[in-house]
Amino acid sequence: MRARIDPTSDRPAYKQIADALRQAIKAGELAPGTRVPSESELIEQFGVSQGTVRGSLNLLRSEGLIQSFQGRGVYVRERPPIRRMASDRFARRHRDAGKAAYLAEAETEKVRPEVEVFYVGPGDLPEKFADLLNLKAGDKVLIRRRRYLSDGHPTEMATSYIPWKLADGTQMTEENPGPGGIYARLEEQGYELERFTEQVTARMPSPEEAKALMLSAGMPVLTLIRTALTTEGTPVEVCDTVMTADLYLLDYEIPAK
Amino acid sequence: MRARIDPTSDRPAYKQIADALRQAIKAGELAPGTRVPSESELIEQFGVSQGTVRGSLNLLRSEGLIQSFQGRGVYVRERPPIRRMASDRFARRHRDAGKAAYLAEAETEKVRPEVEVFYVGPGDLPEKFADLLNLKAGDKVLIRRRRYLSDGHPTEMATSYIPWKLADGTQMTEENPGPGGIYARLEEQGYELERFTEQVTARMPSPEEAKALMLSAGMPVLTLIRTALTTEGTPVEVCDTVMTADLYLLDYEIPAK
DNA sequence: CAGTGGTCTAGACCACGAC
DNA sequence: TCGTGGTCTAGACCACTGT
Repeated sequence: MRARIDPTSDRPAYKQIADALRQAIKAGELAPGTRVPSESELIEQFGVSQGTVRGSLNLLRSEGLIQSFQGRGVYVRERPPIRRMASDRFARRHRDAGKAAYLAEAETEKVRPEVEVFYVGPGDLPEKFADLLNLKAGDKVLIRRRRYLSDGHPTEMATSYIPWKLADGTQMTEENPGPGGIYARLEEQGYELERFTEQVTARMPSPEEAKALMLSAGMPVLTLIRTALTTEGTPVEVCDTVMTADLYLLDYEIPAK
Repeated sequence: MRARIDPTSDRPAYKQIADALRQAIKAGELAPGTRVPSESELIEQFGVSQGTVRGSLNLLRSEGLIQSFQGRGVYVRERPPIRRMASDRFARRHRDAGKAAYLAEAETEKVRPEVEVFYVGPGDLPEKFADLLNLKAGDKVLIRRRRYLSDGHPTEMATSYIPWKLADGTQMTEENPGPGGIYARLEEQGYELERFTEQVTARMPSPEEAKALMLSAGMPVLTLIRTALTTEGTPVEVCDTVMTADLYLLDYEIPAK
């Protein structure tokens, strides 16, 4: 980290400083969890003003390489352990054990799982899920909104939509849907599940999502919309999930036919 | 957009300005593709200095809501058409038509597909893929590195790794692997494919990736690592793909068993 | 050319955390 | 209390885009 700014270069100073820090991080000179030189040290080393140094740090923050804490300093971001989500985690054979998927998975990873239920009750179906559920926007559905945590850190927010007629009068409308989760309840009601579809993409979080998932600046989210379908091809649930991107690896298996 | 800054609020001015603009965007007052008020207009309207206004715009840019162009102005980001990637796009039944998956899909979406081949030839297997291919880091493999474009816009970078012994002397080592792509060539060699695994996650791009995919600031990438496995369970290819997040929706279908 | 965003300075004050 | 990052100002110059 003895780099200097090349004043003859067209590359702006703040990018040159970011380059130097990025290289030091990739080379391991600045290991994960290590403190990055303070703003005043960088100001002195590179002979620039605070605004310029902040430009560099903003850039690295948006790349997910560093994290800053007021009063403490700037640190190289640590890579947290990754949670693998198997595509068959909702298969019946796992469900029969009587455990909810999240709790069962967390157990094998030795983290303390928690589920916070924000809302369970009737509501209107948002338009974006109407087609998936074969209903109309505004139709009455059971909404189940909850947040998942591992060792106290939020990892995932999920909202389920279930046609009200299927949910009314069952344990699905309660906070705790019972052993095997809502899929077990649906099958008890005679809706035999045949398959799920999942639609995956990623984006930057809204400020509300960033707050709820305690995301530091520059961290994207993975979004997953899962639809549960019966043997008759009827959709019986749509679940909209938003996950901290760096905590999840989604695993899928596809036949080559 | 007549909002003012509340000087009694604890919320910093640049966040208040961002809030006002964000709300105007969500409410449709500032439609996608519309020009956002210029920095000098915002400076005047809110009575702050340029640095403060830039803070607001940086925030919105990192949320993916706006895009700025030097000399032209700041614009509300338009949502591009989404490319759906079916999980069975590499299934044999699609391959038999003799078309590469990307070209066939693009055709149905009425965009002009392009594939740029950056490198095809021997190379060393990177460590991160060694386990997936059942080989050791540094083993000789065929590397195929290319970039996909739709209507001239880069959408995806992909790098394939194939054990050299399987590829040597076949059309796989040439720029154009022939009808049906490398999977067709592998099956001709007697490696009957049974299934693929895909590992999906998302992150912020490296500066090189941002450049290659022409990503504007604040756009994350989806990453997909696909492994092709034969009926004997032998991995014969690993493909590492980096996609512009807002251009792709990955579709998966999962049996409920 | 005028107007736009992009970069940078020098200085100031604040909020927070550790000691 | 001191050092940290967070916010903000007022002003300057540059690079690019459109006319």
